[in-house]
Amino acid sequence: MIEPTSGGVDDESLAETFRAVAARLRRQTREALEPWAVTPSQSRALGVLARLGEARPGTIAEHLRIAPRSATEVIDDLQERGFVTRRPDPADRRATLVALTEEGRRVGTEIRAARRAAADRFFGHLDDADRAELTRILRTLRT
Amino acid sequence: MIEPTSGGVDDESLAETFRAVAARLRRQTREALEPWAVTPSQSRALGVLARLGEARPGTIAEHLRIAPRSATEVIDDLQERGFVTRRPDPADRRATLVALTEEGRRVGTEIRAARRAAADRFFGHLDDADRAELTRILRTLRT
DNA sequence: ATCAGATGCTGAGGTTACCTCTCTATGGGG
DNA sequence: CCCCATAGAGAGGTAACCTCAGCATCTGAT
Repeated sequence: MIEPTSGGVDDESLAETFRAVAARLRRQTREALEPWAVTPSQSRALGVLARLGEARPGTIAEHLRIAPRSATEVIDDLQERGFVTRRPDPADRRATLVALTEEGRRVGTEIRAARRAAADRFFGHLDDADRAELTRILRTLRT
Repeated sequence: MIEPTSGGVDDESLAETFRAVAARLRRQTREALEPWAVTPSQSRALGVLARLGEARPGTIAEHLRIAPRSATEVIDDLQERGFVTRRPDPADRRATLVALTEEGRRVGTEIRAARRAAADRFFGHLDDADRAELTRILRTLRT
């Protein structure tokens, strides 16, 4: 494992700094999810399903901001682990409806808590004002 | 290609927003580099070499904040394209010294300009104060 | 009613950017 | 001079995406 804080070396540009922070966040998130052996993508999809209830892969893809084909993949993984089920959409026979299983809901809740804790740890170095500033600025960049 | 601004759907947490923005930045950077058919990693390594001059893979890895083995890979790619050369370190026969070729230097300069332009476009929606705020906050998170 | 074109999903296959584990060749301190 | 540390690279793996193609189905215009 690479030392996350092996630092000492710094690069300059805003974009570069952004990448570095994002990478650190990604690593920490992955670690936080280890106890459930769930990937970050999967956890994000669980979150979307918890908010949406039953949803089509295409809708999930939109919420995750990924290509529909990529959502299929994430859903495959979640289904393999028994966290979601697929059933044909009665209203449109091309479509599929994805829903959380009981376990998916349970694990999803646990995972959300863990992710929240990890995020708090990560952004915890910031005071409230800075966190608010950062949120505001990021939202304008999210488009 | 997925619509970068297919938005309309939003997620909430700071961490999630951060991921979304980082992904957008990544995509845009990749696009900006297309004319040279260079990956972001490669361009970052070219940048490091431009700053450091001749350097060992291990040093490059540190600056890129990646594992040494991963640096080897990036250097392999750059060497294949004729942007860098490897030569044994006369001071330590275990080590290798990586240096930019003439073309590597030239292309690296072009690429840096393109990356800067892309970053300006990306962060251009922010006024100077926000850009400064963001930079400051990110630096505290970079560790 | 019908039929062209849009839409929903997934199979197949690819890319980027990392990682760990292991091996070999050296270097350096005691 | 021996043992351990270090430098780099081979082998093999993973996550998270992507595109392109293909099939089933829906829908709106004629």
